[in-house]
Amino acid sequence: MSTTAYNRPKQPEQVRRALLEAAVALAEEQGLGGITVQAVADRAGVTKGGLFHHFANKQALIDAVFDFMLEQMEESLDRLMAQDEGGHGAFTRAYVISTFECCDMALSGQALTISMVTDPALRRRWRGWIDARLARHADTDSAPSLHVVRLAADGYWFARVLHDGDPGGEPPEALQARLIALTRET
Amino acid sequence: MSTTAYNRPKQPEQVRRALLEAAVALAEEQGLGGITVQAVADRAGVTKGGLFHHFANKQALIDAVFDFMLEQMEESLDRLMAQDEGGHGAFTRAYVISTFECCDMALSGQALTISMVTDPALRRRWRGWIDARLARHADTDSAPSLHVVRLAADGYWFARVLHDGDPGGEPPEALQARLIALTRET
DNA sequence: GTAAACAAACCGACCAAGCGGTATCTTACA
DNA sequence: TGTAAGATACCGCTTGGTCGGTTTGTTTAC
Repeated sequence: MSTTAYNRPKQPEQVRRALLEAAVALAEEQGLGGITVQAVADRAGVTKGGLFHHFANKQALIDAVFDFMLEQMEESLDRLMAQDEGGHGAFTRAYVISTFECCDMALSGQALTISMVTDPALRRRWRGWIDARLARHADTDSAPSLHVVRLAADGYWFARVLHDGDPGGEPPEALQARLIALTRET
Repeated sequence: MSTTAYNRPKQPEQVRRALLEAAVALAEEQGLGGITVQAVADRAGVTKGGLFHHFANKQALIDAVFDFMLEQMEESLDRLMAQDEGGHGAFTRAYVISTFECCDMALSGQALTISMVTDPALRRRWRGWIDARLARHADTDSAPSLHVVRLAADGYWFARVLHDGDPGGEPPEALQARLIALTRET
């Protein structure tokens, strides 16, 4: 009779995804503290019991969100590198563009990324991922000058998160072009 | 008889400072989650009631810690700028050195800084502070190329926090020298 | 000069709320 | 008819915060 989740068509994959997206949205709106099991469940239109059916505990939820993010970033980098001319700085250019793109995406999970700093486990996973990625491109992107460019991209991303999407300085396109140009210098 | 805070000489300023330092220390050791009212009070040798006598609520405590940090950073920048040769990029050089120094300081409150991202109010205050500071040095440090250098410094700082004090790439001294050199290019 | 009066510093016990998590029961679907 | 999806009710714990009382320090009145 009542339209509870009992008689709603059961689509677990869909609910699972709704939970992940709810977690990301909450993190972006209210920061890390906004991610409570209850709030995530509410937003996804499920009860707490329902959430715990999909995820063993809160940490498992967060880990899943993190996986979700890494996957997206991985795809983004691969796609951008395929479009690049290759050679010296190929990965760094993809990294820069990805960083700038990432800021506009709804599902980037910026606040979530910040949570890495809080959680040592996530920190280690991130480090493992980025190190592996860098090692793959050591032949083209190990130059210190390229490292500086990637650091600047990180700084820009951080500034944008910090300033609610409005970093100071020159317009994003100009800055991005500037960084890309730097990857082509000796 | 017992050395409670009752018979201890009353030095509210000192106790207040002890509370601030306790909060910073806890944040560095255990991350943001480590800052509980009880823990801060314990570490400062005061009870929870005593803490709430000095600060209206937890947020007031955190705000005060933030002020404390900004003051230190302000002093650091002033000191470094006094040592600089002046002219183009003077502020940016001080900013870079301060960023690198900051990482080694015990009272830098890295985890606290991260909490800015979580708290929108702190975020705005930070932005106000940095904007004012930049405006003061607009004549020497408004060049886009200097902006890139400052972003790289931010990126380095963030990487260091993320990787538990061990960022990848070349040694810190070399990177710092590289960034300083960039402030002197056309 | 001293004693009363007042305010500031601080304690310690307590509370309500919210947290993550569990156990048990219903419903839907294959 | 069994199993996965989900609801509901509950538990133990921690948290931020309150409140009345106690001690110390300072001011005021005589």
